[in-house]
Amino acid sequence: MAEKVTIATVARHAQVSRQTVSNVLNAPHVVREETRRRVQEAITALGYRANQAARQMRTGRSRLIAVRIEPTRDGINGSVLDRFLHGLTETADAAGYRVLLYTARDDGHEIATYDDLLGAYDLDAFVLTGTDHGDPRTAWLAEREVPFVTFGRPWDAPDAHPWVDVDGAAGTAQATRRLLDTGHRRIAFLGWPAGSGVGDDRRAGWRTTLAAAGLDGAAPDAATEDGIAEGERVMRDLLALDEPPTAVVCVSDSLALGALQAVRVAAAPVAVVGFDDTPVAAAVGLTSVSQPLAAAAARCVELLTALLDGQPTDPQVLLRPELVLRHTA
Amino acid sequence: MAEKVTIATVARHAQVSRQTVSNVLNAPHVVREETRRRVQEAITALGYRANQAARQMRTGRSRLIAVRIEPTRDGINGSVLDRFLHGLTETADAAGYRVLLYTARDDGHEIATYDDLLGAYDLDAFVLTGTDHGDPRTAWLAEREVPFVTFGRPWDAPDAHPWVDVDGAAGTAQATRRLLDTGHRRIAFLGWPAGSGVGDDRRAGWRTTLAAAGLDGAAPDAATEDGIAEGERVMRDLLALDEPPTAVVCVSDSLALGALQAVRVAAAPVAVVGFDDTPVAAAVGLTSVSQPLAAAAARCVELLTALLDGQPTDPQVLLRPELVLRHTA
DNA sequence: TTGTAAGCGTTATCAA
DNA sequence: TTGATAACGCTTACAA
Repeated sequence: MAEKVTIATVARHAQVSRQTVSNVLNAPHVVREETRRRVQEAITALGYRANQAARQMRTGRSRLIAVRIEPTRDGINGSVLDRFLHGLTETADAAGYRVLLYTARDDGHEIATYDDLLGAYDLDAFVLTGTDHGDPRTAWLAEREVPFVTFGRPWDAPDAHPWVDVDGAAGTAQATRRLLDTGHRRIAFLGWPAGSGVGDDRRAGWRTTLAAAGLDGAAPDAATEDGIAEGERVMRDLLALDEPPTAVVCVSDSLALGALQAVRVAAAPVAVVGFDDTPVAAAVGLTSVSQPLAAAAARCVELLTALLDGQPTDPQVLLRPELVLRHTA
Repeated sequence: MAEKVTIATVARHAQVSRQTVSNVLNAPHVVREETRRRVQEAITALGYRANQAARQMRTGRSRLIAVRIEPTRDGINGSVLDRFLHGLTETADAAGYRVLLYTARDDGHEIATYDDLLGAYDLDAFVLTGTDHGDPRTAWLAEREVPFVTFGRPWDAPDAHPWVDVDGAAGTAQATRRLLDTGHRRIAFLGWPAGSGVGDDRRAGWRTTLAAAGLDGAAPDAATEDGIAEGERVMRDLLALDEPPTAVVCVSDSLALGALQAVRVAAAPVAVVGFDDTPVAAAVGLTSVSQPLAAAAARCVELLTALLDGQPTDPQVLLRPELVLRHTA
């Protein structure tokens, strides 16, 4: 184990006081150019790195951001969190922050964990993935003035706190428009049961686009829990209708994959569009709406750093998804 | 923001010195029972939590473990890392450790990141997922006596450092035996190109089981890069053989999914077994070898805490996977 | 522009 | 069994 290099080591090496080294690090403009250079050289020569624990004790800031990692319910959708986490880690890194993971069984446990993390590690901020109507977690954090950003809108109060989200309605609208442009007229929607903000939003994009084309009356609107098997089952029902749809916009790649399966079994020429552009979609050639996850993660970090540095920023960011065309539509 | 509760607050509240509070926390046996109780009550009453930064400054230990998060190449296999991470976070939590994430472009960058994390955050240990032949990262860590565990064996030197792994050969052996038991005789293997430790190990389990049954000569052994499309393509070739296999053991769920696709298109009654038991496998009814990821993560944490506390432990852990029977075999 | 002194919350050492 | 004191490495306030 190499000897520990502290600010004192650097000071000795550069023939200055410890304070001057600290100034070079935290207020470079106040140090004479020549001194600054000499100190910088000593820093790189010795491989000095400021000790975060000591810094934190003085400043109260840890340069640590916490994110919850959820159990993967569905390997397909799980990859979304995976990619978001990766983007978050990368951009946080670039901004000088590190990402700390935590898990929680439920909202109550999660709040207890906040308390824990805040008390023990002086966490600078939290990133929550997804919020429900009347989320107790955001209320708790807001009350204590803990900086946080959610990836996902608070559907009941759009300006309650900073968030980054992807415009799901714009995504399904784009998908529906594409299907209209390629000649489809009976375009179904395969979604989740009404009540989830995300699901309703995506359904709305499909509905309004059809309505704008004067085609909303006849279009079947099916709903089921998420899953490949569920998608296949519901799609079979749709194909059995008197006037089956010629295309279907799905709320997720899982459902789309199921739908695709049903369509292939029935050998029906039905176009299918998924949502999330998961790697599985890419693998099977499924056309899908792609969420800009890396960008979303980057904007989360931007919002957070602005918040922490007290800079004013637009606290709500809505990103546009993009339709990735493949073989199925 | 609530007032900060420090050890001094607790000491005042319980009418003892700061040191006694510290003793209650770190050396309870040295404190008189009655005093201990009074201090404990003050701790819970005030919601006191030891400040890690201060503790770390004194002890040099951060109770932080770093894990690398990799970009998801394939959404299907990505979920493996996802589940491992979740397990790791949970068991680390229970052991009083937190998980810090980092990314790296390549081995060199990763080593620079070690240096960074070690210098800035005084990380206690690293968990590496996967090691190659002659991995420079493990060499770097070992040289500096930084505690670490890998999830995955170092194939060239089995006892070079502590690791946890899943016995892939046992998994494919079990799959092959199952196929033999259900009457199959021409059992192919669909794997990765030779040279990867993991892939070769899984292939070996299939080969030795067939050899033990005296059936190794005729069995086709196909190899390709990972991916659904690749699996489908190679399986098509296998089905076109003069004597096509009646069953196929695959090195991954991705390849198995592709194989399944080819089998269904050809309407051939061929059994398929995957590897990793990803949620997608569950969704489509694919029989697959399941890695005990939560257990693996837990053992990693166990090994690490033993290492950090200087307790002797068996430094290598090989876990048995389990064959999950579904519809395809 | 540079240096000195104090203190952040904890634990190790030593004395009571 | 308990308490006083110093020290960990850093930054902020202030003096030189």
